[in-house]
Amino acid sequence: MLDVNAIEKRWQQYWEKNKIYRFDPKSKKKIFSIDTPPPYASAGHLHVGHALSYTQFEIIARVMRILGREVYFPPGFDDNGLPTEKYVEEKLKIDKSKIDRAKFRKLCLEESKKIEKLYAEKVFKRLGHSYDWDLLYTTISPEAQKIAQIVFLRLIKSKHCYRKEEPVIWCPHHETALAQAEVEDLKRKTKLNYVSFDIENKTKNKKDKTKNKIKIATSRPELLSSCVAIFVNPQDKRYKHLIGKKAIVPLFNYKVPIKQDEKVDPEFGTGIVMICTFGDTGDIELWKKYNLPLKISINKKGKLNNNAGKYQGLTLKEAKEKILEDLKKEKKLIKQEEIEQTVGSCWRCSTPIEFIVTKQWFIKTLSFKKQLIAQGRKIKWYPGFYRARYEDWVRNLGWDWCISRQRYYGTPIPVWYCDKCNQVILPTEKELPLDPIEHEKICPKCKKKAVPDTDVFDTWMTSSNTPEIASQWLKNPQLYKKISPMSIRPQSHDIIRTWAFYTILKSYLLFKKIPWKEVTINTFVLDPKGRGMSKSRGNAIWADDLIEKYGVDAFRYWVGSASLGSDIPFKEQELVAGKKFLTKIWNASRFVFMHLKNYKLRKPKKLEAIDSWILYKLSDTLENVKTFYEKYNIAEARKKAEIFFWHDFADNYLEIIKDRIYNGTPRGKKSAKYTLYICLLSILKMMAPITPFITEEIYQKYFKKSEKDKSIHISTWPKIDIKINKKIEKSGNLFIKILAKVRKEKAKAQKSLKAEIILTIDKKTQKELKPFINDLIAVTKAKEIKTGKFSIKFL
RNA sequence: GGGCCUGUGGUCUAGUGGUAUGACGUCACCCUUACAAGGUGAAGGUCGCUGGUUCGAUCCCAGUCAGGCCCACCA
Repeated sequence: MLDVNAIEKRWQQYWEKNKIYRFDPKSKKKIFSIDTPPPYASAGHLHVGHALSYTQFEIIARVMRILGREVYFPPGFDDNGLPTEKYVEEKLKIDKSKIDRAKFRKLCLEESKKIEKLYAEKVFKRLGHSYDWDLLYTTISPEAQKIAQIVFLRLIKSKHCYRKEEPVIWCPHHETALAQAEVEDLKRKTKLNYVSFDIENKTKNKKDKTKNKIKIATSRPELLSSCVAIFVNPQDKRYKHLIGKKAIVPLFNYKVPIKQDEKVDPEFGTGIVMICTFGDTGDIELWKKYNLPLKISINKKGKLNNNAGKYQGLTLKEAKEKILEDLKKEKKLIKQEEIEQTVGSCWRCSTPIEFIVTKQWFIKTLSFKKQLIAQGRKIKWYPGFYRARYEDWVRNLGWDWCISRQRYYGTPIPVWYCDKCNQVILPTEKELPLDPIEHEKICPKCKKKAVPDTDVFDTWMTSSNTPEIASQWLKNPQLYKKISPMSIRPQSHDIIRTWAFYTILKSYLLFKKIPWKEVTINTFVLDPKGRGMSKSRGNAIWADDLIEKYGVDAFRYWVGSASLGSDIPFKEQELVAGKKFLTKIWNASRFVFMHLKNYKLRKPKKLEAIDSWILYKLSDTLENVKTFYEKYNIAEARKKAEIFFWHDFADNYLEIIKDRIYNGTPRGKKSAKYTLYICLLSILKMMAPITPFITEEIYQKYFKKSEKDKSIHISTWPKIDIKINKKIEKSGNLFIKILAKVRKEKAKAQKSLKAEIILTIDKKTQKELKPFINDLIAVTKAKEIKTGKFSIKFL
């Protein structure tokens, strides 16, 4: 019987031991290189979505290999980010802020190595992934850090990277700057507070006291002490008289100017807005435009500072409550209304972001929008519409890319600053990789010890170099030259704005070229009801269990049904179908080799008609499957291969030749044997990328003796040595139709398919079916064939 | 508010200017010397809705509804 587990183990070991998937740089074949997404190796269960997307491009790797490319497929791990930090802290029960950076990084390196090894075994190898493990890379490795730092230095040199004091997006929880791409929407309910401001130089008209006050609606009263101006819309007749006057900020009692700008929406709130430094991006915009003063009230921890007077030290939340309370006391809070609000928040901790002015490093993006869009158009996207998403993102960019992070762990920013003259001191490329904390630098001008930068890079700063890291840009420039630009970048759509974008950006700024020729966007798995899977929803499905239950090949068979870039609801039924397929191909192979014991492949001089017919079909199928595979349409390729195997080959062909293979003439047997051998081997090769274990098992068990390749997975795509005879093809199809008709009649009569009959068919059909007449008699159990209108009679 | 994607028998899906593919499920029959985890058949769809182009549209165009995703706004 078919023991899937034993098969999986056996061949995984065999592949590894014999380095079946090793990349040969000397090969003359065309190279197909993959910019693998390096996963973060987690200790937990394997999510089906993750298992699917990684297996999806792994199938592509196998497809390209069997279609004759030299495949460059390096495995990688992303261990350069926050998750690693957190994992190590939790596992070793340490606090990273209380231990020095070098030591902490060493621990991270050690721990990630361990967990990655486990992950490689448990996930990649288990799923039958065909990486070349000699090419393994990790993003925390010295090599990857060196690349990130060199790129940084070169971008400074080319003036694409700069340091500036600017309002930046800030996460008060993580206490670090963030990039625009790290901000996510957070919908929440909040109160819009209507606050009364007094106007300076009150009119003496006692009848119209209302003119002495204005109402401002704000959702952020805690920033009152940062208010630097008040704006109204110039078209707004209600407030024309206010422009140029000054208002007094309640509780803090200082004056701010009232100005006008088109950006103010007269419909929102009261139509009057206060500008604080900084409540949102709109504040920043007007602050810049009108050169307003800077009055920061928030510190890096998200607490109020001394600008906030007596509210100093309070958290934003506490301050909001206290200030509202005080406003109420002074009768300055007129009303409150609940509104639905969307605020930017940190993608990791969902803390609403703030804007803080700090010195940070940036890489230019805004001045290259046009070029970046042009680069995106040189790349082929699968599916094509995802290019639009990339372009949308580029067009809407509002900030240069802030690459410095105030974190403990990551690739250090290799610079020093002179306290005295403010000069930035850079290392030479030869010194890299380095952590400036561990090195002393003297300011060349002041001869004073310079201060090391303690920040690290945004993790995307390293990840966006995967094409360089994976293809050994520094270590092996010749190899890099051969491989770059890489063939494909497989990735998910949610990181188009980060991983894809930053990689394209870097490649452009550094080399003025595209990093890869194609991007494939993987399928996204939903739960059976079509909702996204997540731990919090409790509807996550783990691949481990499924593999245990159905086997890897069955799982991969399901992966093979997914089309790039679309969503797929998970249905366990699909795995049942996969398992059925495995059983079927196993049994079919057993049957074939019952009759091919000690068979040596030799093409007979003349093939029986039905043998030719199935070989035509096969040849056609191979062509179709290849075409779909080349377009990464795995699902359609699988379907075509399967229809051939299941219906043409197993249901029809095998049934038709059974009689001949058991009772036929030696010549007839030879013809059948040849055909069986070619068909089965081709079927295995067509399916090998999707179900690598079962196909290898059958190949090794039956075909290895007579085939030269060490593994089916490094064999060549079949070529059918046959000239297509249209007439035979056509009458073969007719034969199958007649056969179906006979079967239908038998089913209708509730008779066994073995039931013997007298078959009546018309003269013309008889004539056309002449080459197949013996087969027809055998397969339909016709004891006699009469001439006339189609009918069957049971004996 | 802008952009993108999707909408096909109970479920999932292919597809094309000429009323539709396959799988799962359902039903009937057949234990056929590889396979009952099989085979042979059957039933089941006005291809989201409304208009238009066309001799003819599921496929092209416009609008509309529903679902999903991305982005912007968010005082």
